[in-house]
Amino acid sequence: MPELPEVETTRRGIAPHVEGREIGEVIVRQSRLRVPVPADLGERLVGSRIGTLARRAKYLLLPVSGGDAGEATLLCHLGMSGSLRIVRIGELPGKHDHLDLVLDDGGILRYHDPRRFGFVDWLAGDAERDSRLSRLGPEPLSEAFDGERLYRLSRGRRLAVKPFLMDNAVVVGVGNIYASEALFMAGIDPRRAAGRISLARYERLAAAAKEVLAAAITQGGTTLRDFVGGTGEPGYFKQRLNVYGRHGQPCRHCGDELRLITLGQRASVYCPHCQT
DNA sequence: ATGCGGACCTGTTAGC
DNA sequence: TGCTAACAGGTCCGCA
Repeated sequence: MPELPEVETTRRGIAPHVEGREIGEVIVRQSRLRVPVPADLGERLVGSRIGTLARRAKYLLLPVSGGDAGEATLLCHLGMSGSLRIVRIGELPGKHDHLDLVLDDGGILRYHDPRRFGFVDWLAGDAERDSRLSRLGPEPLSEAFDGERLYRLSRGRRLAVKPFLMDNAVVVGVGNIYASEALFMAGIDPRRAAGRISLARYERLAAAAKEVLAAAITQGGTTLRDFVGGTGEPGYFKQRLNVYGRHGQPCRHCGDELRLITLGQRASVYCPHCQT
């Protein structure tokens, strides 16, 4: 399940193989993704050249220029089961390999997504003006995200702190896993009303979110080669998780049993002793 | 404005 | 053992 660290890992993994390449052919096998693949994607892309890959939140942006459409951006989201990898031309597509960008050096950028929660969309002109990007909060690893921001935006809000932290207008890229882990690291009960948490605690929470995301990106680097080589699933960050997916098991700090609740329709695991 | 619930999709897991 | 139901996840939309 791609969270921000895996999207960043994907960007770093595919960038050297696609940047500067010209798109020779576009093959769409399944256009019914969460956002339908534009019917004329191939016409627009063939003959254009890929620029420098960027990531914003969990979106990947592939700038393209030349060809029929001038300057534009491919906006890609991996949803929860999507992946992008580089394969050699001639490698047969498997089930759920929905889209190929055939490059001019014999490589193919192949989009795979069993649950089809992701998408590949076309943005003409300035990508930043797209509504999916324009309302996003700051990147979690940027200086713009800190405890003071969490404190300021949460005043007066009764929403539980966990869904508050997962709100993309507050900070992007903190999904269920990392929100759970950051709250554990900061010792904050995920059910606590966001508006009733002190600045000092929010500073700990922001620091924890940065730490867990940065560590996972480093870990993602380990799976990078597997990923680009195009084989299996990443081993991911699982062995480092303290609470996510560990309900019923003992807290690594105090030994108490980790508890599972639902918050904002999301499974939330926390330690009733360490998180208050 | 805020917060909540539903929809999207299908492979995997839990439960009968 | 075989089946079905629940679950997982991010984002957007609609309603109170």
